[in-house]
Amino acid sequence: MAENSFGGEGLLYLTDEQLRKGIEAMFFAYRGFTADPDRILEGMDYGRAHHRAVHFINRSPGTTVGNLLDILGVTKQSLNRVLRTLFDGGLVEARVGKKDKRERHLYLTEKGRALERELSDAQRARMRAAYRAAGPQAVQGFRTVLEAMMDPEMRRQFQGMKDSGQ
Amino acid sequence: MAENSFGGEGLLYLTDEQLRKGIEAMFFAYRGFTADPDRILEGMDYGRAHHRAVHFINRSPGTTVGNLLDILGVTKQSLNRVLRTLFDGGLVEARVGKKDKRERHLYLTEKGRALERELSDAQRARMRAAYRAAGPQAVQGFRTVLEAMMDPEMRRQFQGMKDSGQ
DNA sequence: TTGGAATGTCAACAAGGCTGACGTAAATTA
DNA sequence: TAATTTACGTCAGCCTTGTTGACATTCCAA
Repeated sequence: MAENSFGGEGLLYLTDEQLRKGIEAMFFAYRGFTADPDRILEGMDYGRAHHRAVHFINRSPGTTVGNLLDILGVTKQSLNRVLRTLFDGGLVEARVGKKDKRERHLYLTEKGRALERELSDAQRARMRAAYRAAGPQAVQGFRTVLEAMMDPEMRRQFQGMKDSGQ
Repeated sequence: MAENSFGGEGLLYLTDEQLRKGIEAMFFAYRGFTADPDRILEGMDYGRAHHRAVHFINRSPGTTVGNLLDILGVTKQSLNRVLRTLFDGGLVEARVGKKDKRERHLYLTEKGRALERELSDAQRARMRAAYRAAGPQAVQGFRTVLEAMMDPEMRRQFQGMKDSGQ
């Protein structure tokens, strides 16, 4: 797909300067990406880490603590602190596994779903606006590049979650 | 550009499900984006915050502390802690402004440039690989969507820096 | 029955954000 | 000229979210 000679338009997009622009675009865009949920969360007893946990529990109800550890890429101690406050706040509940009783399956409560909705509505609104402004072609490219930027393991995680959860 | 009816291919890319995929792609890709510099920095006395400062000083030599505050979006206390260690480590130097003596203009030393090069080489390598794999069309779309995702102020910052620095 | 897996937890620490308060020099303005 | 504002630095303390290390429990599986 990336045919070309050189000179004309060629590999212009691979110059150091263009790559630097891409790097900075990532930096600034990520700020926007997290800005709305952060705003909603400030003042609440939760933060970005809780948002992430709630997000992935919502998208894969019944997921286990171990699964979540793999996806979030943090230590169990760190995740545990987050989960504990979510339990205490009544946003998440854990059910002992039927098959394997060592596992804890995680579910959002109604309250948890409400917060998740609030956060993801805000985040989706920004994403939707960006998608709409950019158009379907651009969106396709956006997704392609992001996927190519992931670590292979993360890419597998991501692709594995393609359609539904679990 | 974003013409369409509905049904066929239509606005598929604006469904909540597609938007959620975009959100998760952002999340996982950003991890990859920061992974290489983070790896290089671990063990050194510097972290991600130092990387950011060094990056923007490199791209705009002579930039002032105030400029950097705007771009990085942190408090002066936070930035100051970072700059102090960069001064101490001999990576950055500050020169009193010629016109306005209240301002400090920031420059990388040779040592600072060396670290910057090491970090940005790694980050660019990943970006280059992703760009190459995705192709120029996709790269165009990637940049378009990212730009649309920024806060307006940040977008101005970003576009203002389009070509050179300062 | 025994080793390893899945989970929880205590303690201590580090990075990198934040607020508030205060100080100083230099520019600007009344 | 005097007062105010700007640009910057700094001290102190706090919060969130990440880390390591150590240890306990429960349960699956060979």
